[in-house]
Amino acid sequence: MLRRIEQIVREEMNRAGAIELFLPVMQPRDLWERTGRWESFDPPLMRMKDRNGREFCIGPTHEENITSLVAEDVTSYKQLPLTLYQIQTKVRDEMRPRGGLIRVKEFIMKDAYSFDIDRAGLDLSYDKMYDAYVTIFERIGLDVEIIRADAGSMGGFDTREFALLCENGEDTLYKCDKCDYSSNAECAACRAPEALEVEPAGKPELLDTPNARTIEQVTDMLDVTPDRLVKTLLFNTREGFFAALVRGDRELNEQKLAAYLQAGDIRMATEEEVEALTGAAVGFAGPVGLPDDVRIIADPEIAAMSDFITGANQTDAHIGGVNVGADFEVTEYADIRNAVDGDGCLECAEGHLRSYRAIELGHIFKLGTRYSEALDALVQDENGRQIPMVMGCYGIGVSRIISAVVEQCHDEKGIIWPRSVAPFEVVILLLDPDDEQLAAVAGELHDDLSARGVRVMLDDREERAGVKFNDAELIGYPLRAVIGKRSKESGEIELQVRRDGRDLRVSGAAAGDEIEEVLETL
RNA sequence: CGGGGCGUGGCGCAGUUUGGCUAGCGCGUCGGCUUUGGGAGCCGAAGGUCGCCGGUUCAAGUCCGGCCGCCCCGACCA
Repeated sequence: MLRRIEQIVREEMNRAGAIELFLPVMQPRDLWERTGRWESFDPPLMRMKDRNGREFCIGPTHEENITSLVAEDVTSYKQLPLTLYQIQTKVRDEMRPRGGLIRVKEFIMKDAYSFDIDRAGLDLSYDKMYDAYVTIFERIGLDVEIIRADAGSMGGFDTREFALLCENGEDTLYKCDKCDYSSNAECAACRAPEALEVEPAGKPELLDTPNARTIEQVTDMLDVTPDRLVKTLLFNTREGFFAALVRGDRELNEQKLAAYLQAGDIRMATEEEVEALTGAAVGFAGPVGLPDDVRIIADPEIAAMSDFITGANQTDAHIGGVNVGADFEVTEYADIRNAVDGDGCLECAEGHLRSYRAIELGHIFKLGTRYSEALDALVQDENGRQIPMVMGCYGIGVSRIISAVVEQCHDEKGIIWPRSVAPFEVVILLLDPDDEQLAAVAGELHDDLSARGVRVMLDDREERAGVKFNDAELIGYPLRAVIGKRSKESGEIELQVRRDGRDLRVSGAAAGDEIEEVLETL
């Protein structure tokens, strides 16, 4: 079954012009230092030392490795475009593995990497992989969603995820109920309300909120709902401090924020920094009265709020009746919060976003020159100049597909393997294995089908009929052929399609042809 | 890393609160007879260092201390 999936992936990669290879599992620290990922990729990086104390990681992905390999062997634009791939076990020290085979520390992945002379070439290579992915999932029989996604620690742009909607998935995505917008939750864009909810009325007033540091504590103490609050999150970057404002019941999305700022490393201010900046203990920060050089980035939703409550920059106090403009100025507005179910769709301005659980099966990225520059993967162009190759990378979670197929293809009786990946397409249930005549019929059918290239299993165990029927359904053979006493009387073999329960009777002599025909429809 | 739960025949569990003498149950396994087209029935049998180490006690699966392993939830949100 795993091999079937691998084979489909391999065939489509080859068809798309990619070349298979096999990269080292152990990768030296030095290589990862050069791209800065020894540190930045840290949580999932599985590190180890050899007997001499030299440090390695066990490959969680192979951008570094492939880029340094290609850097050595490819020197001219004439050798491009080039797409290489491998199917290999990856190791990631996940914080918490979960979900059976869905999120584990060790998994099989197909990873491909493209190298081009320029952006236009990358776009072509990327489109080929995109099409190959569509074909792969079609052939397997999985109904995947193609969604926008964040590039995360891989870096890159124009990334797309291939995801299967599934209640047991580890991922959340949003789809618009009107247009075809769909996105991973980590970067789903949402439309802000346009008008003020209420005309501002109040003047700011200081509220006594001893020890109320969290939204929950403040709302309990003041007896208000969290959407009346604005929370102020302070960050530190190379360019200085800034404040991020979101409504009290929303979650800030750091990936969106980092993407908006085009800053790789933002981090929340430390306790000491918050105290120095606000003059108050942590938990009472607010936008009113912050130092002028602190940029204030607010979610657009804030613009639609009036007379809200924020931290007072005073320990044990908040301010109510606050309004943008009257009491402080927002430096800039940006979509920096997590989308929630029911948010307006930014794409079509009419629809609303709905959330779904999903399993991420594939992810494709345009990387640009991030890795080729860091690792000196240069080629000469037509004019003899040394330029970095333009890269893309493309992954499929091969072992995870097994879970995905079972999630999508099952009923209360068990698995229903799609024929494309089924370990066996047909099971022959020989109900009376002691009957020599029937056993001979079953044996001949088995040999006939095998000779035709059909993957067939013969169940001639000494079990009762009920056991065999139930096992066949649990295991999920796409097609079942029954040979028993009734066959003896009628000369017929009974076929049943697992997927829809369709029954067929065929004469023993024609069984091979008939089975092939039925399989063609599955 | 923080929180919760669990470790008892091959598998799934009960028993632990309130210590008590042969540690039970279901499934599976083995043998016999019957049954034989939708997970068989009856009879009989085998199989357990109760995660590990130490302590309390006349007596420990049960109480106390330490350790190990597995599972689940959460994780900088002011």
